Amino acid sequence: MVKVFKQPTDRELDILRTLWERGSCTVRQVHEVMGDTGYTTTLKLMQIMSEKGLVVRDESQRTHIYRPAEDEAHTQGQLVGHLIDKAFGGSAKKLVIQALAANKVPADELERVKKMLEKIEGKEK
Amino acid sequence: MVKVFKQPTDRELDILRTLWERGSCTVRQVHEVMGDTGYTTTLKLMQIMSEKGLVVRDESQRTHIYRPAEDEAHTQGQLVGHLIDKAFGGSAKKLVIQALAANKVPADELERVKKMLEKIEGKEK
DNA sequence: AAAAAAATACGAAGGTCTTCGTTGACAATA
DNA sequence: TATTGTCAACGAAGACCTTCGTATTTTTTT
Repeated sequence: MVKVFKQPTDRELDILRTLWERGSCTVRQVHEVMGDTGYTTTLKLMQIMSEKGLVVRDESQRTHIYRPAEDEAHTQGQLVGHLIDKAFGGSAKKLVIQALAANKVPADELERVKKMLEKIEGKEK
Repeated sequence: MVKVFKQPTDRELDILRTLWERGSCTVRQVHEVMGDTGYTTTLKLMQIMSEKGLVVRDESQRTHIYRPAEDEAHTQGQLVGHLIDKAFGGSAKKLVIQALAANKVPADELERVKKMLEKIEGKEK
């Protein structure tokens, strides 16, 4: 009976971003932020997210209220960890360098961060 | 006729990692690295990746040779960019901080990087 | 030459994701 | 009260993903 981390899909993240920002929302509130998506689509997504345990639903009123089940940083951490595993062969350093480089961080700063991470990665082993 | 970036799935990344590391491979070589997966499963995945343009296949010999279509850094860049959009509301800074924090980077170093990124993000706007 | 092994191709099953139409309950308004 | 609007529930369709069994061809081994 291990609690398995259900990786949110892209669509689910669209919803979670709104929930993280506003704390709690009705389906309609989320729906209004979601560009094209039809109302029932948003509803269905949120219902499924509730089944999955990605969000918590208060059904005490006719209009249900949804909250994120995990806080933003926690979920982001798991997603980053997953990407590091799948795309960067487990090296967080590579991911950070990649993200920094794409952000036009000056070469000398980049080198500094790289050195720092190498020192830390060395300690882990 | 726009070239659309086909996001590799997790399974496809398992294969790409091997291809990036070795440059080019037969199905069997990849298969041997892929834990449990049956041979025909690996084959099928690679065939589909070829259709999608994720890999390039040399069919001049009976035993086909596969190469990655895009280099590692390029694909990694797109994946990180996608994650930044979907999970970090577009802020590369947040992602970097998140990844550094999970790596037990000392608080003062973290603060330094944060400041640096803020300066840069400021310039972008 | 016959048998075994290795390779590709194909199709189909079972699963998940996303979308939407429809229904039925309840609420607000004319 | 009758109509109109709002909401949750449900089911089903279509797309994609992963897996694997089977068939066919070619190569290697005996």
